[in-house]
Amino acid sequence: MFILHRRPAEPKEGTFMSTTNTGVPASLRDHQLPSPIPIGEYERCPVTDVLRRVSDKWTLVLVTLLGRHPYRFNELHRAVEGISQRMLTRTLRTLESDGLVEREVFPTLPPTVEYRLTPLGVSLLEPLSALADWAVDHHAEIASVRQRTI
Amino acid sequence: MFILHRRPAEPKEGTFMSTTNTGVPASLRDHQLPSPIPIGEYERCPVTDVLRRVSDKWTLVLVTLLGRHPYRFNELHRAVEGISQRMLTRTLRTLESDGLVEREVFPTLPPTVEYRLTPLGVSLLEPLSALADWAVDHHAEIASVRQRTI
DNA sequence: CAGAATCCGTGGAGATACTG
DNA sequence: CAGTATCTCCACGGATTCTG
Repeated sequence: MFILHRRPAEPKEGTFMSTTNTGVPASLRDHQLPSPIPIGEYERCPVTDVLRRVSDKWTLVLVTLLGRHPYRFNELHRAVEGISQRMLTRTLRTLESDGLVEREVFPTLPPTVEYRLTPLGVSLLEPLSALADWAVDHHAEIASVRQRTI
Repeated sequence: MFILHRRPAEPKEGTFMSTTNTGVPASLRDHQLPSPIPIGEYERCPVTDVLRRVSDKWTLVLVTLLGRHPYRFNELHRAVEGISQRMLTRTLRTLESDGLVEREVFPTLPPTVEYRLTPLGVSLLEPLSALADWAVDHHAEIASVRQRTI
């Protein structure tokens, strides 16, 4: 349905990582090209869209923190060391306009603003965990490969 | 262990989305702040690291395509309409140096180069699918919220 | 065919100062 | 406390040209 959504077939032993390399590229032996991806469809692919939203510098840290409990603005500012006020505001506003975070203002003096995940935001924690698990499981391997190829 | 890896506790009904709002922010009622995140530790968090690698403009499209079968350079160039040669090369090189993609050169004339996922790259397809499923399931909701708040 | 090299525009992001 | 307003810098990424 969507470009990045069709789960690719599990590689069968002996075909994907072929050991019987005869010097001919696999793509020449098995020459069935998928039709080119129309640019318009790529732009509208929700997976790409969501991925790009979620993957800026601060979004995931904030979503993860807010997954623990609600935070006030300056609590987040202190918790996420290194983030600027500007980026904290911007990221929270984006999350809010995407419906992942809600913002509640309490009429106190000085003002108190609280941020929390919406149910939609909570639902995102699940797939993020899967990716987080993968990262934790494989980051050592990635690091070693990276070092070897420098 | 890592900042973005501890799966947050499942929200209990009536506590997370409290309906008995007495005008006092939840973070003032339940005031147990996690210790601030040291900047050094944040930088080294593998989850953040991996997310940032994976989330540039072309990586996911390429990983997904290569999940189907191996591709030659210009096959990818045609398949991913809109990508420049420069970015295709750069993205593939990064994927290679991270151990997610391997590059094989065949001594033909003109040269033939084939790209395929490594086992590590294949293992990434799984968690990506989870995120893709989430995106497909919720992108309409996000879009409607987004429109409402513009 | 599979790139390398170069130039260049744009937006993501930090730093700083100010305010209701 | 919770922001807004500016200025600035640089990395991302596109276009073009050239080559073994």
